[in-house]
Amino acid sequence: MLRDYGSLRVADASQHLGISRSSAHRLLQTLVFRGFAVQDEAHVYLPGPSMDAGPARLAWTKDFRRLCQPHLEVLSRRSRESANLMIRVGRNVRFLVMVRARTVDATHDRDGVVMPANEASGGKALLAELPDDEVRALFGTDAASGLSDLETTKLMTDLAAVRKHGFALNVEETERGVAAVGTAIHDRWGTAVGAVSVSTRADRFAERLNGVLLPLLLDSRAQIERDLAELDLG
Amino acid sequence: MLRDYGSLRVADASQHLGISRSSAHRLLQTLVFRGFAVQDEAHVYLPGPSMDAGPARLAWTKDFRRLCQPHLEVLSRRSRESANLMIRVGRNVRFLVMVRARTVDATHDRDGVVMPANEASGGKALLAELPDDEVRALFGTDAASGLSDLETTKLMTDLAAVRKHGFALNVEETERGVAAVGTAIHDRWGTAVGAVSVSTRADRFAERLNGVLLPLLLDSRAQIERDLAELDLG
DNA sequence: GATAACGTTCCGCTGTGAGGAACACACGTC
DNA sequence: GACGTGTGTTCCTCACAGCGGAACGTTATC
Repeated sequence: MLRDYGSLRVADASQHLGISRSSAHRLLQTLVFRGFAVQDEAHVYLPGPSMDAGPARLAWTKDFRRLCQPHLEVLSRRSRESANLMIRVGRNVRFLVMVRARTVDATHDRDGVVMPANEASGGKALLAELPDDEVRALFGTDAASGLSDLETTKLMTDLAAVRKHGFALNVEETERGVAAVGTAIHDRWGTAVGAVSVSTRADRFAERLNGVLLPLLLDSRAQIERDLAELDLG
Repeated sequence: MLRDYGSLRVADASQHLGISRSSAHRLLQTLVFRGFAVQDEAHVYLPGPSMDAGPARLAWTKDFRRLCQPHLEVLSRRSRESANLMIRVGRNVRFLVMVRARTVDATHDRDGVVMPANEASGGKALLAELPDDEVRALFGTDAASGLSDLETTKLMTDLAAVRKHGFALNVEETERGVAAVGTAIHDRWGTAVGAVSVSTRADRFAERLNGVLLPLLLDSRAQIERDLAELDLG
């Protein structure tokens, strides 16, 4: 219904499906958690980023994921934070793996989630690999979901900084209280195929970034790129 | 997983999710039923048409559906067959309403399903509204899921017939033992906004088409178009 | 022809998800 | 301000949907 009607309220869903409002509410909340829905300020449910994402017709993702998984586990253990692997599909990034820091809370549950590429750290790292005009074309105001002028200029300055430093940041852009550093992974020919990122609580992010997180992240990237060059998925 | 990895076997799914093979099998079968997966000849699960379909950012679908629903119910009752309402989104059609003939079996369950537009009767009716070269562009072999040369020529001859007669047929193209007639619905300015179709068992299709189904279908279409012109959703 | 790995079917037990009840909040109306 | 009606949300309990073990069919490998 969300996909076909565009917007939905709890009462609508419960009526059309013939279920109670409490059930409709729970189901819609699950959709929000999984990224298939978002709620606007008036509690109305709208299609979320996961809904935009068609199948990634890229045969190598399965092997890519398997190759990276152990490196992410190492990265997560050493940094004591969460490590993520993602690829870009259009204007979104798709998380192939999420290794959570505390294995207690949600295991490798939420992998597969989709986020706007311009918000996630790894997404920015991947967008920075494209020339400016291509990025503009991607996020152009063609569809309803285009970026505002303000957002586009912010994105472009962000990307310039990423190209300069070699890594991208995300401080509470995707989720309150969560910050992340990400960097692109290249194959043997130098083209970006995906990105790694480390995400952590925003309050301890600044103090740990340069000393701990960044070195570990870049090392991880180097390790992955070495394996990738040897294996030759092509 | 299907979305991110492209293909999947029961054993893979059960392993990655940590569930039994029987559960994985059941879940995948549900995905097939809902159109999110299809199985190839080697039992491997691949992304289905529903996976290609992003949100229809068309605000009027909700009202369109509400406007058409009663007409479909009349059509279904008179013909004693199933009546369907669909819109085209890219190379797919999306069923907004499916009024089943026998109210006993699955009520208005399966609405929302997505099918290739070139196979469904209503889909052909909608494609026939486009000029030939635009259809070719839509189904061009750009992505992996392009049509074969044989399929394209079949489609083009089908569409020529549709333009000549004003309605489209689908005899066991989408589902074994099921046939359907469909026709496009136009707004007051003459542009096609959706399609109605009546589907029935293939064995009794030929004998009922000209005498019963087609008149009822065309009458239904006329009724809907009258309401549509009055209401002015624009 | 033996073994293994796979997809599929069946069925009984149990954990999950449905939904009623109650609450919080935002509106209109008198 | 009290009342009514429409919302979204939380909580708790009981029934039944869905899990998985067992068994079967098929294909591939040795």
